Amino acid sequence: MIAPDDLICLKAIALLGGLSGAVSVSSQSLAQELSISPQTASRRLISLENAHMISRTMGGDGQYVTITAAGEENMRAEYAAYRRIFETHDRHYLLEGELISGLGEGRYYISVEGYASQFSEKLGITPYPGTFNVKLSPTSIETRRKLDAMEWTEIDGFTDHDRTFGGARALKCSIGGYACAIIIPGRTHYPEDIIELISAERLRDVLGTDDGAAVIIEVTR
Amino acid sequence: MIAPDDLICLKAIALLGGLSGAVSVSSQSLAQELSISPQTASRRLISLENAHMISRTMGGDGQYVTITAAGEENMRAEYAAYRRIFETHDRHYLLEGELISGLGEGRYYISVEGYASQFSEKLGITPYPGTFNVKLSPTSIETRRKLDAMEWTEIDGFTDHDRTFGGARALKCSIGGYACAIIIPGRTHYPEDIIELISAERLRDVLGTDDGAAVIIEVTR
DNA sequence: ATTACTAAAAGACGAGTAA
DNA sequence: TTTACTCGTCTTTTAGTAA
Repeated sequence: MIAPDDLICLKAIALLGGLSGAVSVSSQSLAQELSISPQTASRRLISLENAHMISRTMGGDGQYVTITAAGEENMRAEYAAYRRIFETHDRHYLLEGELISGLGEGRYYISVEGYASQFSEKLGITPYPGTFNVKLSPTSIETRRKLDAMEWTEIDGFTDHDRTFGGARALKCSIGGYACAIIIPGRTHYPEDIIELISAERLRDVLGTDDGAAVIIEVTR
Repeated sequence: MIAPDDLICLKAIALLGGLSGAVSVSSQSLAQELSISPQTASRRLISLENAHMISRTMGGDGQYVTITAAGEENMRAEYAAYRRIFETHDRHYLLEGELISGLGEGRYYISVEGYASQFSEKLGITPYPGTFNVKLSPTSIETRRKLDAMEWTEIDGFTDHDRTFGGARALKCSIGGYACAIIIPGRTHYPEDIIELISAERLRDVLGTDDGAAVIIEVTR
């Protein structure tokens, strides 16, 4: 295994073009690039050479460095790791929390025709009149924040009988394979550790869960 | 900037799925993964947490770790760097060396009809009867080795007038924008610091170079 | 089993220096 | 200017230990 410090140094050389051919490098230029002292940069180059990751030819004012096949292999392994990270885990999130009771407000809002019709049209879910509330575990709150980067379905606000109903956003997901959707009210500053879900049937019945039960919400795509 | 050691640790967590949600990790499991002591692994986690790269919830037997948005940003930056490395520098090589005189053997072989016709057909180069020999700089020898992974054009061996002519392989390239090709005899153990090139015209004339002159060979694609 | 502290050992760092 | 050595210092590591 290559030391992390050496790896970063090798990466810097690769970025300069060290994979394509000889690259002009000096201890000082490398040092600046990596925010280390020229002495340490020199040591890194020596270390990489000893590990057969690079090949060097010294010149009067600097040196020419090329990344060897072994060095390239290391770089490719890193590249492959990052591709694995972002190509398989990307856009697939798991939120973990526990089922809690809501304030009953959800039930009211979902029954309002102006919302229900949009859920049906835009999400394909004709919602059971009630919400399934999950209190997220502390680490899942971090994951929840990442969901903001996904494509949410806009639920428009409207006015009905002189009452104004605000907009919201929704994100399809599933619990135990059963389709549902996260609903987040538009403007209101909702507590970020609580998630409100809607679904075609009463989720408590479908899943057979009660208050305090552990719940895992899957968001894909 | 994140320390190289922490970065590697963060990468390991990402590989376990830390970007998608909470991941069960213990100092010991991480230690094994990274070939460090559990104490150091513990310190890395603390360090990453202090840098707001991960979020943790402690359990009796281990801990649940999630990579935060800031941590993900760091991972993406790394990923982007590696993509830059392999998507722009991939399959584009520069060999540097100096022009030397050959033994005159090249001139003979190239004149042999069995070879000349293949150069013309397979490479699109009707060669000037003579080779352009380059002695590679030490660092370029490393780059030359990488060329072995590219797609070479096979030049078949044949028999003519009871004489056997061996096969060879060729790789199109250019010098100063002028098209030529590297020729490497098949079986013979050719010195690896010397490259023999053919071209439609006499390269020494086209380039106006003489023995000892620095030459840069570009191999693309 | 865990985490994370303390303290001794190991290792890395950068200033100075020579070539 | 370079590279790379030595040397003193400081950081990091790991073993041991407690919770």
